[in-house]
Amino acid sequence: MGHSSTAESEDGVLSVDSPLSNDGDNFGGSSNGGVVLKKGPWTAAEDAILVEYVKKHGEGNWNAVQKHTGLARCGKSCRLRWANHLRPNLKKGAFTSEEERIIIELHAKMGNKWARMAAHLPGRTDNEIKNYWNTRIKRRQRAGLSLYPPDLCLQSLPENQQQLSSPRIYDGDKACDILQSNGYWAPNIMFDSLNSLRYAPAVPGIPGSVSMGNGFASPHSYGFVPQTIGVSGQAREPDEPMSDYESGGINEAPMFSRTRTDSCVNKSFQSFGLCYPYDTDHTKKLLSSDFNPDTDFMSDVTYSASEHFSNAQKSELPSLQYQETGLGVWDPPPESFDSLVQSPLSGPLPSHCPSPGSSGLLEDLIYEAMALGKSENQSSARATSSNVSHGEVADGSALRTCSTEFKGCIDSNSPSGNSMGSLFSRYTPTTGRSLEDDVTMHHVKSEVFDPSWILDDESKVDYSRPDAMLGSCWVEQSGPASKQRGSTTDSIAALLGDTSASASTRGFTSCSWNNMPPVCQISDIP
DNA sequence: AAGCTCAGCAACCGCGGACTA
DNA sequence: TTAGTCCGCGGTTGCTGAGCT
Repeated sequence: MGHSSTAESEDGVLSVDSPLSNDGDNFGGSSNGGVVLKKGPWTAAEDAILVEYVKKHGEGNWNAVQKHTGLARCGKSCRLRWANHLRPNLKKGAFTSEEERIIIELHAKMGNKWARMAAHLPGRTDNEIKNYWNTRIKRRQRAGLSLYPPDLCLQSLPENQQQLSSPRIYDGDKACDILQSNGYWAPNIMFDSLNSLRYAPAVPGIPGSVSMGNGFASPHSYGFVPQTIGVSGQAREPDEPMSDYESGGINEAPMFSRTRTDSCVNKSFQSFGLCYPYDTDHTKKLLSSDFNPDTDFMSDVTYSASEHFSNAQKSELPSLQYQETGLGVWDPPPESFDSLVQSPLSGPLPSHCPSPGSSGLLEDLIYEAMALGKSENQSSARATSSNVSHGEVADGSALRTCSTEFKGCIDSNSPSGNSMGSLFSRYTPTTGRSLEDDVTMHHVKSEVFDPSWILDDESKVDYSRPDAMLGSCWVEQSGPASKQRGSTTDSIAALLGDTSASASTRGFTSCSWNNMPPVCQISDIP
């Protein structure tokens, strides 16, 4: 169609003499060999020209398109148009639940590697995925929800620890490569000294408390929005498909511990905002040689409620709840969480356990909870303080003896003891039923954000009570409690908008305490 | 009905890696 | 080895339509 470079201003497209000019890039210019290149939306005629060209010459050599066809489009634009709209086998329409699930997993695994993610989603383009994700981010930010299902964050911890054994994490590879090496993000040096703590509780009766603390309180937690903490597997991602994994399944074990673990710190972190499990830039920093996991993570982490959104909005995976000074020091903001949570405990601590107060935001909470819980049930501490292995925990006998809800917060079955892979494996449909099916299969109660919680005096919390410990996210199959929060959850549902179901009916499902989490690797992901 | 807001999407832009001469 | 070119990727922008006031 012999496109004149001067006859393309119809259809609302940019005029050929648009001020948008060549930026010097061979692709991006508005002129090419004297031909003024067009910008803006493509017309059907242009599409036809491009399709015809590709049929004849195949993909690639995009700069030649203009030369061969006269199409007043730069090669870059042609490639984009072809890749995103014209190439065959493109899948149009909304993402399916399965696709959404995959995207979430892949993003947790890869970060913003849209093209690579697209490779896992036949018929989908990187642009589509990127747009989807960005939309999702916005939506979840507005809702004050985590970018990832809480499980993704929490359960990554063991994976992180596993990575520590890999030299690659220090070898200067790109963070994403490192992360991909085992299927998950994880700036995990912080866990270096914690490897042995995974099942050797820093606090008697609190297996994994330290790592859990890191998971939450360190920049590596990249957490979650607190309101979703503790709802792992229960709290429905408002804009995500319900899955076996997320629904947790009534009898699905791994969720429970996370639920309580999260719950322990949930409310204390509710104002912290979004955090993300993976941040390339920060990961690199964290991987730097001068990074001190002991100090940087545990002391300099800040939990700025005033910053999290800006961070999240700006960066790919904002994730970090700390701010970086010009000197590369992570400075706590004035509203550091330390101001909210006073170190509740005194007395000697395990040498390998960061002391409350100094590190320890999460630890503080744990300690406090521990102290309170301990007073109620000493056996809990004894039972869980045993140096149990992953498999041993499966026995659950000890855990079962621990009736205090506190135990759940620090249960070795907690997310910190759950692998990312297990999470993903649970995400991965194994039953064949749709994600939506799961919504109906489980009576669930959504986690909701209760702003008042964070304002509560810590002393008001009765840690001996599960509902106190868990706050709004305490699992409730049915009953008055679930109704209590109905209005809030409904409002959340309304906020989320994209769900057909009320938040009240989504997100939460009770989980067995003592079931053992399956452990598998993220490599399960296609 | 008009105006406003916002989510979703398409496209642009700049950067950087790969390749080649 | 270096410079030039091609191409892909990721971030960002701007348009459009739907929903709300």
